[in-house]
Amino acid sequence: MSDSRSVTKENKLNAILDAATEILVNKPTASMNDIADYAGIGIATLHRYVESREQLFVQLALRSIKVVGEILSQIPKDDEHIETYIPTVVEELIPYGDKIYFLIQDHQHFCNEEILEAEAIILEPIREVIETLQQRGSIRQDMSSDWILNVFYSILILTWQQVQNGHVAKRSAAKLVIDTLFHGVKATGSSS
Amino acid sequence: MSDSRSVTKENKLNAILDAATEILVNKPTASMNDIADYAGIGIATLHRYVESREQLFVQLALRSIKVVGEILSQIPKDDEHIETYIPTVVEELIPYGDKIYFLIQDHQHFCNEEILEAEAIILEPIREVIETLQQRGSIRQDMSSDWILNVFYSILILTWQQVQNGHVAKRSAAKLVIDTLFHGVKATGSSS
DNA sequence: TAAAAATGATAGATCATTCTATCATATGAT
DNA sequence: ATCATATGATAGAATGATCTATCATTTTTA
Repeated sequence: MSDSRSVTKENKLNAILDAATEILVNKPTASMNDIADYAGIGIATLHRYVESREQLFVQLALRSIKVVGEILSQIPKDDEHIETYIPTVVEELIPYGDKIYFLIQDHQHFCNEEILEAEAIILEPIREVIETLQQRGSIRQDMSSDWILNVFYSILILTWQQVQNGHVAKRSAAKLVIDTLFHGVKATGSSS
Repeated sequence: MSDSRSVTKENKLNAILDAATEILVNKPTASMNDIADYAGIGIATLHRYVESREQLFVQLALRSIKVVGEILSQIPKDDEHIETYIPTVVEELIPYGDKIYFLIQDHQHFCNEEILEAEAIILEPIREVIETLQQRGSIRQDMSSDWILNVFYSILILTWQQVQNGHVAKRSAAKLVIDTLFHGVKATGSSS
């Protein structure tokens, strides 16, 4: 009883968060009223599910981070798969761009400690793989793993944005990210 | 008389815009009062120089864009220099990061048409150079010039940010941008 | 069906911010 | 010294947003 009730409550909360995500993608300045309207509920009900605007954003961020974390945890990192780890990460993450990228868009709302820490935790395994690949010699060692991670992240976000805009096709996005990140834009065989 | 007066007025306006830039870098949510305080003037005077908050941001953006435009216009684009054009652009632009990069930070305030258009105008010559280099065969032709321009821009912004954070040394920043953009992060000589 | 819980609409308290108005003071030119 | 102009401090109007409280209505549960 209290179980089934809390389950449906959680479902409804998720529906609200979904709606909030959707409208915030298109209108980052959407007010609580806008969000409630878009979710098809009253403002009062919105506040029954969400303590405050700030908490709403924290929940949105943490939920996105959780999704990413779950995706990442399912990608094998053992020796056999490590060379394809990053391409696989991109391939798996691209489809979720519309639900994630807007979170990073505005620095305004997402400088919360809780969020930044969670983000760092998410990115850490990727950084470790980068370091391993550096030691293996398949990624350059004359750049810090932090830098490479940041470049990777930047290109990924750019790609999400471009897919959103319709400037890049979703199915070619992953390849583009990896190709750009690994090989750069210089023509092959040309001298510097 | 009216000349010298308007000159000093313009100087004062510039000083105010400088102060606004500085505080907004550290605190993107700074209120008009914060900005006036930081500039060492009263809020009333601030409004005597600036019509509204929105106009302040427009002026900040247009001024930054103007600075960038002037820098770019002094970099030669002829055949002789075209291969070094992009490196030179980076080299020249890096020092101005602290005055520019925060403008792109928050999409919130800078989706103004006037600003986006001006930004596009600034970037256009760079895109043209990219296209020329593609035709010359020194930049890959299997990626659109738009994509390459966006990657370039993203990495540049990332670098400004990293310099700001102290994670990247200012003097090595330009080289890092170019190296990453052109060659990617894959170790040289390794097979895919 | 009857009780309990959830919802929506509304009004409004609270708060922050932008911008204006006013006036006393300071600065600067002649 | 005098007059015009610029400035700062302050108060406050106007606006917009968040969040709460209330109550009638709907939905769910037993």
